[in-house]
Amino acid sequence: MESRIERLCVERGLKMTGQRRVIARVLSDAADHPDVEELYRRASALDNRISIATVYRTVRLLEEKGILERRDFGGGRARYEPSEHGHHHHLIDIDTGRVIEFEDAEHERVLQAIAARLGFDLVSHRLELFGRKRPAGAVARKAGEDRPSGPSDPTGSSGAPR
Amino acid sequence: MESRIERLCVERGLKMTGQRRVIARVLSDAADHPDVEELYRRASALDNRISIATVYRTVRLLEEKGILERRDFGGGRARYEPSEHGHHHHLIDIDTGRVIEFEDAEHERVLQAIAARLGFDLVSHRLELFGRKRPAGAVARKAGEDRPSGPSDPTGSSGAPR
DNA sequence: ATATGTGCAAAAGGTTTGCGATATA
DNA sequence: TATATCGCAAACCTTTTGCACATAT
Repeated sequence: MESRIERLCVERGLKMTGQRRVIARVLSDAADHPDVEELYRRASALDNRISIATVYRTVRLLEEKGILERRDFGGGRARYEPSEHGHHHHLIDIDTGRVIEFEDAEHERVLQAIAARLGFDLVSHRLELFGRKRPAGAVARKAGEDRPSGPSDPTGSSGAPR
Repeated sequence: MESRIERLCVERGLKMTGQRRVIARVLSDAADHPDVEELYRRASALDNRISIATVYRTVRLLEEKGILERRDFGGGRARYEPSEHGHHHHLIDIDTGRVIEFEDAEHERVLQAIAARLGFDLVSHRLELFGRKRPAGAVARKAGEDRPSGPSDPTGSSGAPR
């Protein structure tokens, strides 16, 4: 049956090949932020007639079409997630590499204000938090999470382990 | 005379070679966020006995020592700036590639709160704004700026041109 | 004197691309 | 059938590394 991403592809007039259909399904089913290698692995499991070059080309195409968004969580490889996932950002657990999604309206307002103060219209922005799970007084978590793919901290900002 | 970065190197017990001294000077004089290629260019202008491998090694070493911070503004290459530059973030002009620094205390508080809500201690974070200069009602700018090195928007978040 | 740093060139790792073959609309 | 896509392998680009030589402490 037609996956959500496939439907979006058709809507934008993309030619649907077998490979593209498989990749669309993998993306539709992904609840995390896989990199190209991982997408290739999952797609190959469904249909082994897919080359990694096609995954690269497809992912790039879908990003241009606004269907996918590219993320950089450090580690040198791009990671992808479907757009229209709602507006959110990511908190990366520096010990496990797990990615937690969140959104925050106040934060968005603050950013708008900062840009305006500098004389700019805010076109887009990028925010990633790197944190360590608080040991004692636990607080409810209510966000999507990722399979870990290794700790990382591309900011080097302050005290994160390398 | 001894540059600021050189002094920091000595304090941390680094062996000061001629090459390292030159790179330290280039970094001390940099008011922007140069990538390795640019550092290599500037260092070579002062002393042509420097290889790009040494620049890579030095920049990595200084980052490990906490003297430099690595940044990723998109475009595939890492860019560097001295630490202790005060805590700040960057707004990238998507039309010109110019980088403008800013800081905002309220924003920091909001991030702390977000992490806490998710049950994490905030170790570090990364924030970049991508904006377009507002045409009419100009507002004072009071921040450092960069020589442009090409527009970029690694977020792909919303409407930024590619 | 000894541990470290350097230059060179090769290698690595992720991503892109040219080309002939193939499949979609 | 015309055109877009695919697979393969080579090319690319940034960054890292092995090795022999040079240098700071």
